[in-house]
Amino acid sequence: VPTLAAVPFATTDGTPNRVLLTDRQRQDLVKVGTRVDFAPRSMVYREGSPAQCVFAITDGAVKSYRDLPSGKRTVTAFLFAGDLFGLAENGRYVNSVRAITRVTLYQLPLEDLADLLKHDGELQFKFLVKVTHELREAQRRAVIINRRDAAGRLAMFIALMRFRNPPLGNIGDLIPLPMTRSDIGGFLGLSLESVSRAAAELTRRGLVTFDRRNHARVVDKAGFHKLLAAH
Amino acid sequence: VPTLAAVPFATTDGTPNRVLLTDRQRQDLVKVGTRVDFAPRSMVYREGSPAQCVFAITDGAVKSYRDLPSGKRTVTAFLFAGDLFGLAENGRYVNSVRAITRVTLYQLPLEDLADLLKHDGELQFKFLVKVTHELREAQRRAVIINRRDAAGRLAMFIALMRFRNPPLGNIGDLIPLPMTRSDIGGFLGLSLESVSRAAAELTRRGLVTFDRRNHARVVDKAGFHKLLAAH
DNA sequence: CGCTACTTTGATATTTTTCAATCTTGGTGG
DNA sequence: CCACCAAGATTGAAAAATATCAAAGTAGCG
Repeated sequence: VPTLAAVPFATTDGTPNRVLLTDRQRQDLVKVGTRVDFAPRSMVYREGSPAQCVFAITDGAVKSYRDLPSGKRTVTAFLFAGDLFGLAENGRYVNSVRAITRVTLYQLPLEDLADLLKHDGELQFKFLVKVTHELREAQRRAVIINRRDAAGRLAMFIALMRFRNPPLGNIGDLIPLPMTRSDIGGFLGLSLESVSRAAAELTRRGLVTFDRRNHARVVDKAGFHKLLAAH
Repeated sequence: VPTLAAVPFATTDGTPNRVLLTDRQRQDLVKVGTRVDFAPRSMVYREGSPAQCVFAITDGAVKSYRDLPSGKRTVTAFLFAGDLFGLAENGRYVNSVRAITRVTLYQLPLEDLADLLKHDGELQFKFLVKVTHELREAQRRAVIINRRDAAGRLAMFIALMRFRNPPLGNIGDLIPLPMTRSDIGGFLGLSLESVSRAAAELTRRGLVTFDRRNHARVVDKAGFHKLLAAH
């Protein structure tokens, strides 16, 4: 069942981090789209290839990245359930997308989706809200990267993942980090070694522990938030 | 007259970097909005203030930024004619926006605009294309910041400004850089001194000259593009 | 003409990158 | 069930780059 996660433009009561689609809208999307599953590490599409579909994530995580001539890799985003990707530029995808975990996607043919959106102003407005949300998310990343200290950047990254990844509400503050250190480095503008050292520093300072490498747990909340704010 | 600059989703012939609005759509926007002028350096709005309007730039340049507890400043975007800003989060602006040059804006009350968009699917689609364009632009910035070398970053920034800033087509390859070195640093994740040194290095290597500090001119195109690609 | 904001340049300190070697973990197959 | 393998992670030491601090220079504007 496709959903769209986003903070809306206008003020709302409560804490609505999700743009709930109406049943009707969900049905319309299901009618237009196809459900597809991808195994971990499999490519969804490559940068520069002709863009035919937009994708909505139902479950799992993917990374969106770009390879550079030097062999380096920039990770433009980590995307989770409720996220949208594949909005092309001039008929081609601008990033490559690869599954991190097993993912379930709704694959929406661009033309059909465009028709649907143009005829359902309310639905299209929700897409507009969603893309705007992703734009703010990209800006947030830029703020993170402007930090000089690797430990601070990683802390902000962990804080970001705290709210993005799972369907809202982690069990016991355990924050899944399904991506590799190298991916995190590509996202934070750090080498993978620096990410590793930053993780070690957070541990040494007693702020965060890492279980099985792919899960973070904030142990000292006060100290952690102090580090977040020290920017 | 409000316009929206963006590269569309689908393939198109020619080089269409602008989402042309129909006369009718422009009229509708003009009807809903108000034309306002801002002097250089004046604030359009501040981060955290209640968001009532979306803004479309008709002429001039603004910077969107966020101040950090440490006193540092992250510039999230430089925006020019054809750009859109002020899309709020939960009723509040997420960035501060200040005029760099004298700017002319169309100020569109959020509610009225939302109504208009929901009733004109084609117009809303153009807004969707535009916001998507800005998202890609933010990602492009992330790619720039992942470069290690300051000179390379500045070169990529200049290349970016080459296509963004003026109404497409610079006179004699003269690229206006109306923002300060400090602003550029805030955008590139560099100190203002590093920006200054990077500019000096580009000059020393015979790639770029800077006229009156706020204009760049690429003198050695081959060398310049080689530097751009060396990443 | 002088102020103010912005920029340049220099020397030092801090930080990260890089290169290299070793270690860990999860999965595979005998 | 265990040993092995390969991808990913950690740690160390040296090199490279930027940040920082400080002082002097420049340009635009009233």
